[in-house]
Amino acid sequence: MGRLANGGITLHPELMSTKDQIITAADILFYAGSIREVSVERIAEKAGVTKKTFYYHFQSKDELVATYLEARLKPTIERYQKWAGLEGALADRIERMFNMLAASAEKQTWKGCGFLRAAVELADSPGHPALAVARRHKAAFEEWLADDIRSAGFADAFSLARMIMVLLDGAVARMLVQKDPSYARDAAKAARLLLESQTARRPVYTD
Amino acid sequence: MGRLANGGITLHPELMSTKDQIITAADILFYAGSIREVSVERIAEKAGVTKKTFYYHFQSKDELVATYLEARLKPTIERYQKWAGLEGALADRIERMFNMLAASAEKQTWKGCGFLRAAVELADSPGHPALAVARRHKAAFEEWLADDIRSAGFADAFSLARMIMVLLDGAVARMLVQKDPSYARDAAKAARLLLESQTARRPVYTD
DNA sequence: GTCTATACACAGATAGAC
DNA sequence: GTCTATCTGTGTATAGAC
Repeated sequence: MGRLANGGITLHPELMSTKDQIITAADILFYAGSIREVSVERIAEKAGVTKKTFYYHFQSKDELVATYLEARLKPTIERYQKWAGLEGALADRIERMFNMLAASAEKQTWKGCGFLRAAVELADSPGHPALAVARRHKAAFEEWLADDIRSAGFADAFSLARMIMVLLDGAVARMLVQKDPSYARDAAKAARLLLESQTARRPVYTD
Repeated sequence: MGRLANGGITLHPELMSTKDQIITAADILFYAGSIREVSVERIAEKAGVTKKTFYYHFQSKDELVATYLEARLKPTIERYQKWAGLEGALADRIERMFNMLAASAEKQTWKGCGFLRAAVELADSPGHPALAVARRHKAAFEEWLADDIRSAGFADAFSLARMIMVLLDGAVARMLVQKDPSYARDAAKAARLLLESQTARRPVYTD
């Protein structure tokens, strides 16, 4: 199996604790490569510490993997929320989110969803702590979508949120396999059609 | 990282060539576990041969991985075709396919799509021969869907096929992460809504 | 074509000094 | 809290006999 060269990205030790430096290094290497392929040694090296220091801060590689995903939770959901924005009708906002995803996937550095990739890579270790983090992330994401859809006055927000989650993860999966970002545009179209298929109830302003 | 115990499934050496025994063993272990986690040693052991014999038949593990996916191509697409069946309207056939996928995902042994998982696991090795096989499989699948949709008289079969592919891979991804087979039912519902959103042209019988 | 034995690199994790 | 040095297991792949 192939080996990845060190990306050579420099961190900023003066701004971070040793532990955060390790997490940042792990984030870069795990996302650019893969969890199993990147060794503790390489992470420690990139963080500018030794393995001994690494094992002072983390009990095991598995713990680091879970921490790595944990650190991605908030930034990831906030990125999608920013993509959707607050302007316009729900269908437009969802479409914008998918189109921004497509644009993001066009970048060389795009390697799919870290949570989905972790879940796949660790599919053979059902008890791995990182799997719980991935599930939690996706559940929170779906909840955000459902709240948003409900606020826009749609009747079956729960079901619509689940369908849009399927489209999101599906778009990521298709783009990852086929290396073709346009699948996110198909997903955007599908999301719009699904939203339009529901009767949008206007929110009731009681005042 | 954890280790999987040997599944203990017995093969049928009398019915297969040595090479096929190795491929069958690899199929079982790679799908139940993961590509990177399963060693050549374990595959050889399960196939009842030594490592030397393995390397007589395959140049490398990478070659075996590609061959393993290659062997899954035909059975996989035929399974989905069987699920869809030939009876009923297109929307019913597509819905049946998704519902059968949900039923399949309920089984303990279900671990997602071997092609998608391979693509994710090998995302850090862009030149890996198995990635080309995965792309080829998904492209062939999409083509089958498009042909089927076109035959049913739908105008934009190309676009519909792409959207349904997104729903398929999305359902698999959601089920894999959340361990909740009901996402395939959401995908089924979405597929039906998308098909209904298009004006279904009746096929023209010229005789 | 299949075997036993082994080369060689690298993984995760630890020992003990400072 | 961080270092150098090392233990132990396992990985892919190969040598040479039969």
